[in-house]
Amino acid sequence: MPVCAKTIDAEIVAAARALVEKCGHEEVSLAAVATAVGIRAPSLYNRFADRAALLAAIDLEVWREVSALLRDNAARTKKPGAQVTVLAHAYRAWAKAHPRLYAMVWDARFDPGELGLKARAEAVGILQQPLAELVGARRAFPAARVLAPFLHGFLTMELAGAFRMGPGIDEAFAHGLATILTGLKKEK
Amino acid sequence: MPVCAKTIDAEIVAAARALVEKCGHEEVSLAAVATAVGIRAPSLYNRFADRAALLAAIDLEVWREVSALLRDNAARTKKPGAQVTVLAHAYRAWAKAHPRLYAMVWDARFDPGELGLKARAEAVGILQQPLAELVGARRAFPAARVLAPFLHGFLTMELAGAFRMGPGIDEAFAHGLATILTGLKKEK
DNA sequence: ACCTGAACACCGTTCAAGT
DNA sequence: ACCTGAACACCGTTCAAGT
Repeated sequence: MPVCAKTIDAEIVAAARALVEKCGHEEVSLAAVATAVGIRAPSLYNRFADRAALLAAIDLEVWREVSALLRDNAARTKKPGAQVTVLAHAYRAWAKAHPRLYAMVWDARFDPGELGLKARAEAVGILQQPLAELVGARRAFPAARVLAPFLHGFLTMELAGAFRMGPGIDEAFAHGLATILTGLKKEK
Repeated sequence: MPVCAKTIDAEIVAAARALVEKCGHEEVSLAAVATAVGIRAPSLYNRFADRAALLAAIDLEVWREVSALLRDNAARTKKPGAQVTVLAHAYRAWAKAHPRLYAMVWDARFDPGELGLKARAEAVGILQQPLAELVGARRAFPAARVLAPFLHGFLTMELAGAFRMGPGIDEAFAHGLATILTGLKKEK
């Protein structure tokens, strides 16, 4: 089939992503990805160096999507304090809607390349802007380094079922957020 | 070899754990574990239902070890505020000393059984005691649900290299801890 | 009872052979 | 240039055969 190279690249990534969303990245075989786009597994090596490179392409797509989502939500509110809260809830909502993808991009044995690290840093940077208006530009970077770990840690634990015992997960999340914002403001 | 069943169980778990520490749990094959204890892979099925069960045994051992570590460190200081800080630093030190094990026990696609969840909850519970003296018994549980996610999130991000850009990781950790404790106290 | 080799159904990856 | 079947070296797991 005479298909443009770019197109089929995107097709493969999309198919692989869909499989990851359904089964988790560990369960996705190259054979499954290949048949999903109507080719055989060895042909994938014409487009991607190996399995890791294919997963890295998904990873990049995910972080671009998350960054765009955060930007959209940041534009929705004006008040700095409310903005941070809105971003936090949007991030959590995305993770809960795509738990397998979220697990993949934070998998420890998954090495994001230079690009992946930059994409992650950009997402954190978006958090930094409303924080700057809240605690001052100088303190925004350290503040993001408090908030981002909490967000990620809470979500990992939630998705792993660590909060299964004890009620009120939504309340716990809101409470954690409020606690950290209080602490950040008090320190000013 | 006429070895007591309990002993050989422990031997297998120890060998598997050592391999996980060295290579990461994804790289560890049952064949490697078996030859490490002088048997063949199929024989492992006499002791463990499958690969997941063997990994779950390591998981349980790890959480017992972490709980013991936290208990030891809690006993070392009397002041509640200092105790929380000491526990947090001890937890981080353990994770950085055993990065592959830390990644394994928090792997999302790794399902801890009932026992595993209880072991995790116990470790969090040890954090709760010094927090109770700090913010009151009633607020200790929600407080632990703020602190534990931050600790875990920070470590995952640190081990994944997310803080590679920008200096002062130790300072960032101490700052995050201080911020959260400030926020928790202010809310009282 | 416990261990084993052989076998099964899978992997990711390579490559010579096709078009 | 791109795709393919066949092959390679691995997996986890099962099981009949040995002791």
